Amino acid sequence: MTELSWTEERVERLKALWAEGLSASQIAGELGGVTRNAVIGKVHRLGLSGRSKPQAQPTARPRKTREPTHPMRPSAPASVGNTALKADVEELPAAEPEAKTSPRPEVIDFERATILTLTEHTCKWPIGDPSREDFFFCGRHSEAGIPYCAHHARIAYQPAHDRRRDRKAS
DNA sequence: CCCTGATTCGC
DNA sequence: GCGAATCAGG
Repeated sequence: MTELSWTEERVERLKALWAEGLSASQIAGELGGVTRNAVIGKVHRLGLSGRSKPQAQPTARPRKTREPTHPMRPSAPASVGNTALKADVEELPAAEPEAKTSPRPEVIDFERATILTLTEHTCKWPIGDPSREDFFFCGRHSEAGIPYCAHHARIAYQPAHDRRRDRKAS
């Protein structure tokens, strides 16, 4: 689809994803063609804002008056040349916002990043089988220039210690 | 710095 | 109605 607007389907998806507890930016990434601001704006217009908060602040700030009117940004194409990427996030097995609190200190929580949500600062450690629908990336924050989060960087860049086997004087 | 949602208001 | 810019907070 080339035309991007809030069609019935997209709105339904928005509702579902929002109800799932995904953040606005994640929803925007999954829907494509919209920013998180657009998602938030739509969420508010639909009246389903504040899923955990009952009410917002009644205090409206004065804000600054806007006048510059920039020539507008080119807006990202959002069209990645990926082939198969059609996960219906609505039925993903994990990612439960409030299911149960299992005391698992060993298990690290992932952010379940997709291709669309990966940035320079997201951990690109693959989780699961890339050919499966439930595949995702770790997605937690990573240092600039490092493709993995602190946890996975340690695994990926294990020190080449104990290489005394065949060390040669270079 | 990264991120989150909330709000305003020009379009 | 839409969403960028902005605000306020974590």
